[in-house]
Amino acid sequence: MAAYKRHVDTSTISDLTVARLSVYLRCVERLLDGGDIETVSSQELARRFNLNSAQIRKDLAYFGEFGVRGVGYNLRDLRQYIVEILGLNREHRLVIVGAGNLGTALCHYSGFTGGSFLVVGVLDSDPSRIGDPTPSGLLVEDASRLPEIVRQRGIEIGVITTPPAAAQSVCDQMVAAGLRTVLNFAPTRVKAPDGVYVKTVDLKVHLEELSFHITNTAPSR
Amino acid sequence: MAAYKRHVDTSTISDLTVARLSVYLRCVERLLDGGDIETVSSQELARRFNLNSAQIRKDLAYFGEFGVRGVGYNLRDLRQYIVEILGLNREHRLVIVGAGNLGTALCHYSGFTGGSFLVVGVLDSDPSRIGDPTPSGLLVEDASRLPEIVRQRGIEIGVITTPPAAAQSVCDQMVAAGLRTVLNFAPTRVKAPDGVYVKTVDLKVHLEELSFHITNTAPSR
DNA sequence: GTTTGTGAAGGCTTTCACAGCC
DNA sequence: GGCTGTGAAAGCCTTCACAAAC
Repeated sequence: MAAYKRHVDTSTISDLTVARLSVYLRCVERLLDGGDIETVSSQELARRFNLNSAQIRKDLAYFGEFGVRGVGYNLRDLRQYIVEILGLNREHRLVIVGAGNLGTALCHYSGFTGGSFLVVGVLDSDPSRIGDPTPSGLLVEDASRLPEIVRQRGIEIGVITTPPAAAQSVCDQMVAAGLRTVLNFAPTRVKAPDGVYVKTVDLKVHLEELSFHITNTAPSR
Repeated sequence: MAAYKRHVDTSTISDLTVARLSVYLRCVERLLDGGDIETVSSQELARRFNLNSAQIRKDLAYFGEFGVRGVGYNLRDLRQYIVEILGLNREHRLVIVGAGNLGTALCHYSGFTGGSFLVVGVLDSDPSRIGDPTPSGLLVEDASRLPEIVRQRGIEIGVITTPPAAAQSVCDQMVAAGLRTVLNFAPTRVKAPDGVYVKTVDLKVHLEELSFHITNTAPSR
């Protein structure tokens, strides 16, 4: 298995391609779990998982020549390539700020924190919550301890699960504590200085998209 | 307040525009909560919430002329327009299938189910979970009762929070039960017939995007 | 025969920039 | 003066289609 193109200029890779690599990884893992095949073609991947084969090939080709013409992609190799591209071959530690409903659920939801991601802190500014156990066994800690916790536990990613009014302030505190990557579940946009990557995920947006489709699609005929 | 363009051909509206309308609604609501202003310009919205003013104007203009030149948009009117466009002026009932960690959290997470969305059923196929109370007070019911529950409770939206291996089968059962809109949180693509709108939201994709950025961005200089 | 990797084409989305209106 | 609504331009992304490789 050849190394992937480490010289690739990742600033030319679009976020859409990166998101799809993550999807491809999930697909490859499902096929490996099946255990019955060693190789897959882009067509077969596309057919099974509702994707576009040309796009799969193009996305992968940005990073190297992973396939064999006439054959396809070796599943185990492909998994390893994508793992390396996405930087999943080492642990990434998270701190969740906002020990409400969503924050406590995420801290032990395997679809969120499995694999190379590990939640090592759940913080809240509400004194009545501090010391509460979370489902994963961590105790809720005081949000004011964020800087020391980030430093001592080697945290790279901050996750915001506070109400929207607190999100900007929490993000600012994360940046001040040295975090450069933030995942914001609060339903509001937050601003951060250059060099800090903030990704906002608003779950209600998806429901409202569904509502739009229900409202603006003629009933099936 | 004039009615919005009800004649607009919604099939020409992109999903990206719809998703942004939902974001704009959240921004407008935050400004209304502030209580101190009645009107906002696209520039001011863009500045406050990290958006693009031309895009805001273009997105809104697909549906009507909501603004006043030289002034901007009236906040209360704009909220109402977006609510109508997205179909949020009536209740949409959801059923969640998969009473695990994420499913039970979502059923009373206000950022997910507040406003016009109401969870009226939480189902699971595991007999040991049936009858368990969820944080919102609903009891977990048997997934085999999906068809009758959808019919009797007037459910429009199915939410899949099962492990990936079960997702396709649950989606098929939702379609068979008459649902035409599905929100899939299982980390796998699912297929559905034409006329059924399935939206997949894979939370780990976002973490893996962050990992890519951490791995492929030079430390700040 | 099959399938990849990829230039070129096509389609879509964003941004610009300004006429028109307040 | 200010701001919207919108064609046109620019930029981006996806899809096509085929030479090259097996």
